[in-house]
Amino acid sequence: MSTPIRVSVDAVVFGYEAGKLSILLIQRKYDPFKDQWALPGGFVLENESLENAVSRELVEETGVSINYLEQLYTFGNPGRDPRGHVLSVAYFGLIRPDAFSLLASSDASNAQWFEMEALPDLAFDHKIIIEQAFLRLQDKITYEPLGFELLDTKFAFSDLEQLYTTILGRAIDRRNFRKKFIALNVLDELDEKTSKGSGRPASLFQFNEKRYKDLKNKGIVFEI
Amino acid sequence: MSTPIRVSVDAVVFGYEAGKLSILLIQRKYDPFKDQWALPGGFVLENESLENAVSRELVEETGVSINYLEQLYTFGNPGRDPRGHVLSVAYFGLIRPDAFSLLASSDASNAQWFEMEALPDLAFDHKIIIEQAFLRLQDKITYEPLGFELLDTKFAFSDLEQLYTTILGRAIDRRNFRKKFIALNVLDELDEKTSKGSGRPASLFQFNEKRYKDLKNKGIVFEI
DNA sequence: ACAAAAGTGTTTTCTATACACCCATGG
DNA sequence: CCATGGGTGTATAGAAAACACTTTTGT
Repeated sequence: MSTPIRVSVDAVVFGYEAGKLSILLIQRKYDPFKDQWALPGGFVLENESLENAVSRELVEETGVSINYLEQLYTFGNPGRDPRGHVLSVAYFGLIRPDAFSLLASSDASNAQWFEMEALPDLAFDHKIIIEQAFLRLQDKITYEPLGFELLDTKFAFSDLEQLYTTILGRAIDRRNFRKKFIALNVLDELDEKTSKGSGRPASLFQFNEKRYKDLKNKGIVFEI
Repeated sequence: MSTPIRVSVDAVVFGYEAGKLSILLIQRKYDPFKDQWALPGGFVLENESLENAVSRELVEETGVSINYLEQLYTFGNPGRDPRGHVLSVAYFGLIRPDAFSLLASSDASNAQWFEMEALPDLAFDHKIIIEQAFLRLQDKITYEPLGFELLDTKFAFSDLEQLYTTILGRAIDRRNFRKKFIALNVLDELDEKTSKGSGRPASLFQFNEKRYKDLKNKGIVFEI
């Protein structure tokens, strides 16, 4: 009954910087799809958990280490990999691109951020995987205050607002947005302000993880 | 790079009858977990799609044929199967228990419906899989008019209401519930009434699949 | 006539949305 | 004093929730 199906994992890692949403890709060094860009990932080792496999591959191939990767979907169509029947369990995660420096281009690895609007051709069915991950991100950000994963620890409200605008692809009313987030009570206003830049300095805020977890445990939901 | 991980699929099939939510289980004929109850499922064949595998196993083991099975989650912890590293892609589906007669108990198979509140001990991590599937069902039923999959073609409003009450585990205001569903405009009232039973006869309704699909395509959502 | 379930409207409360002006700073 | 972005409140509309009596049938 044993099947020679191979199991791989792939990671869709989103980053955000300067108003742009990006995805972390690696350039394949070997066939199939030699030299093409692809999602970081690889085969799961025997007796290795899926979560471990995806974190491990991500570190090996890109140098990026993420604690939270969420399972997205399992792609199992025969034919999605020219080498044979290879199943891929896809994960998605969020990170601040400047939190890690990518592995330098080498014989083994070449990792790079690509803006969502300027993705290269992708190996396998990775374009479809990314599309699904993006839909999940859009959906998820409306009912869970992610986005803190994508911003600096201290951020201005306008940063948060622009992040939402970018991901959702539509304008947001500044006043209502702020009201909702403040009502959620998971942001702590700091005594600091932004300094550089023109215009009035903005108060900096910080995400209060503890209060968010409490909220989540009580089953309280929000929606932007 | 190839791994000897084996890939299986499991199906969590919910049924509903006489106010009770049930799950379709099979009794294992061989080790491991011989004689214990488990979810229908089995190994994916080489070059077989996951969807095909899960439908096929379901028919083989229970006689039940479902057109719509939705991918739930992939369970891949090493140790979840005593035979070695076996990954399971879990699916969930809905059906009217009386739409199929289960395969008779035989040497190869023994399928049976179990009420959710009276599940037996389960093989592998199947209890956890069922819990996740149930949460998904509860979530899903609030924003998609499933439930038609679980009811007879013709049903009274009180049937629909009781289904929701059962799955959500809480009371529902009859008037508001009816208002919302009627506003959705996916139910056709028939010229028929229930006959047997005490009390005033109820009008029978039918789900209008076409109008629901139109709604869905337009991106219109509802929430009970 | 009574028991049992079906059917029905209105009021209130809350939440979402729309909308425009003043404030603080740097140059 | 002007340009730039930050910060704030209110009014309206729509949706959700709360709530109880009448109708139809079988016995």
